[in-house]
Amino acid sequence: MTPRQTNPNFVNGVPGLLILKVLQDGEMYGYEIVQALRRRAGEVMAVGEGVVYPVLHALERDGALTSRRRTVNGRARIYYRVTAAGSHRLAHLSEAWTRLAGVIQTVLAGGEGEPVLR
Amino acid sequence: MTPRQTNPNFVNGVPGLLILKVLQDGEMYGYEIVQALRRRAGEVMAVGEGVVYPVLHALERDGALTSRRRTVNGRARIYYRVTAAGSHRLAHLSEAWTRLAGVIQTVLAGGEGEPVLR
DNA sequence: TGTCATACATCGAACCGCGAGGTATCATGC
DNA sequence: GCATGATACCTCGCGGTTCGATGTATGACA
Repeated sequence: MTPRQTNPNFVNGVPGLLILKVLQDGEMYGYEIVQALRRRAGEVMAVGEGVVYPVLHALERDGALTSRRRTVNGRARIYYRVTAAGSHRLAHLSEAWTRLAGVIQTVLAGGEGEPVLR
Repeated sequence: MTPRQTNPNFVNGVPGLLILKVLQDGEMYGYEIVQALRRRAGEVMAVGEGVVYPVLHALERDGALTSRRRTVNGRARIYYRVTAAGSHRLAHLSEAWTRLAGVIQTVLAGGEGEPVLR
């Protein structure tokens, strides 16, 4: 549970980041999130149900999301909404990701030994 | 051993990618790589010895690297060099990373539901 | 009636990262 | 001569994540 203080969860936690992000645009239910991510990122990565549902539960447990049941066409759906805490978390994760991607990009781009900034 | 064929090792394998990259600029030994990565990326992520050495061994086992011992100042060093296979691997990993980072960036940037390209 | 899409869920295996800990040598200062 | 710190290698095992497989149930449609 303790989120490992050394690396900011290194490069993991991307599913959670993406889920928080799509939920930021408004309430969604699990299956819908799976579809949305498949549409937006499906060609590069697969974020299936086996990933989404557990992450959703974890985010809710952590207070980043709240949920409410709703029945539509006789089907029970669980809609999730980002809390204020979740919003902060998204901001942090997002910034962490950007920094990380930036550094990696720098290393990948740096032809020779020296750092880019002298 | 079978490298999980679904996601391109998802977001993991970044240490290996970075190590291959810095080695591309020329032969290096483990401790040196740790220092180099600390210098280039240390403020954002920590890639310590506990990561580097095992990855080095794995890369060599897979034929992406070759090694040779050399004693300098009475200290034994193991220098690693990227093989042709390692070079291909680097190219693939690098491209995979770029695509992944791009997609994630797109999702993070996309304010509203629709994909960026209509 | 069967099949497919919808919608939820969980389990276990595989995998990775990495701190902690261990060994040994050399240089430095005291 | 001795402690200390930098150099240089290494492995073990915990904790964490991911994800395919699998299961359940309903609605729609042919």
